[in-house]
Amino acid sequence: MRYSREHKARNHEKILSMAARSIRERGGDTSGIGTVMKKAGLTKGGFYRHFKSKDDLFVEAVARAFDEMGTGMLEAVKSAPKGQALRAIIERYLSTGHANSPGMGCVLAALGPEIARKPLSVRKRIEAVREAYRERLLPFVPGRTREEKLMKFQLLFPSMAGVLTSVRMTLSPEKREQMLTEAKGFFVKQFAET
Amino acid sequence: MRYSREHKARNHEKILSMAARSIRERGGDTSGIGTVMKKAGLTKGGFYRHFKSKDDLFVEAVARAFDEMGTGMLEAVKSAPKGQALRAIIERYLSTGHANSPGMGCVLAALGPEIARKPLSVRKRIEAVREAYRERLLPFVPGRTREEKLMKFQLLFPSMAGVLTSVRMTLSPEKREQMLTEAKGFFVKQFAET
DNA sequence: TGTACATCAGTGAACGCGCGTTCACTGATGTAC
DNA sequence: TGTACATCAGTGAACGCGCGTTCACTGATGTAC
Repeated sequence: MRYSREHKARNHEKILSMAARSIRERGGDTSGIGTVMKKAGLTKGGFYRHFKSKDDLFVEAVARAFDEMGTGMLEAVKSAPKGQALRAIIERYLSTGHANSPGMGCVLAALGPEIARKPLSVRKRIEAVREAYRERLLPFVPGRTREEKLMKFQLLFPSMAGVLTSVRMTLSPEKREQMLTEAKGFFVKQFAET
Repeated sequence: MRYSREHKARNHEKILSMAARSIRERGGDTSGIGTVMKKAGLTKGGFYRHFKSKDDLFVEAVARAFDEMGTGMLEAVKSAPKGQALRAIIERYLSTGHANSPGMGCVLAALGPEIARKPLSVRKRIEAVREAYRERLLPFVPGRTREEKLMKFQLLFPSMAGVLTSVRMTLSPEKREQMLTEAKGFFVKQFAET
């Protein structure tokens, strides 16, 4: 039977947020439509009333993930003392919590290589989304000009993503902690101190 | 019919090197046994005379990839002027060639997140392989003690991998180049200058 | 405001496809004597 | 050194399975008058 617009919007929302988590936890290929729909409380047949294809869901879910991630970073900024915004961002990014929760974390660290392999049309859409994410955080990156901020952003965030990925590959919790601490010290010193 | 030991060893070799390239180019899930075997000039039925399972091939191929990668880095060291070993490594790692050839490049940048999601048994074997790789390059990392070198290694290489992944996600060749140049400058300054 | 009809969100079954894996078979290679 | 036999690398077909996608169907919602 037919359902109301709000009902549909609610389900769309559910599918998207489940997918945003699932692709980051399992990877795009391993995260199936059936599983995501089931987690959203629906059957997989209904999927195509919401998305054109699996690739389409992938892009939308990545967009959602970037959005959640940006919001999380801005939260860190809000609860930081004056002038300590970037420091707070770095410390949150390189936290144990983030390392242990890929499903709620950075897209680059969870899906970077996979995105790089996607067809051009997908990569284009994701690049746009990534730029929007960057714009939200750019104000907190030091630099006299926009170009200078961009350069630093492009260095800092991908570098942290690489470290986070490396931490996630590491089995020993002690080593993970040590890597995170060391990296936090380094990036704060290089980017967040005057 | 049965084939000689050398014949088998040659084929094993072929499968492994094709797989090492294929997983880095397409990702482990997208790189099928059938395709790899065909590229090695064999049919997929014969696969199980060489490897226990697909996961087993994955680990062996990752090991091979780390090995190739280490050898490449040592080549860069050899053709570098005295005292410029790490600089040469950084410049080779962050080269356009490396960015454009994931199939022949860094495992972390091509498969990091995917490896982090693998079952424990797989991750254990890969961690050992990764440590062997690290040992080959550690001598060229500055630091008074081994611990100091380790810390720096764990910061430098994952960071570069993150930047490389980010570059591979970027569409515009000009931006890619700019990101690589900027990163080279930064990492050389931070790690390879006295 | 009420009525008639079109729309379409969601279900459940089915589709084709490619995947990892298994298996019977082949005949040259390797081994035991 | 030669012979008899077991081994096993590789083939090609088949298997079950899960996937993304399609489709006929239902009936409440939305729309046109």
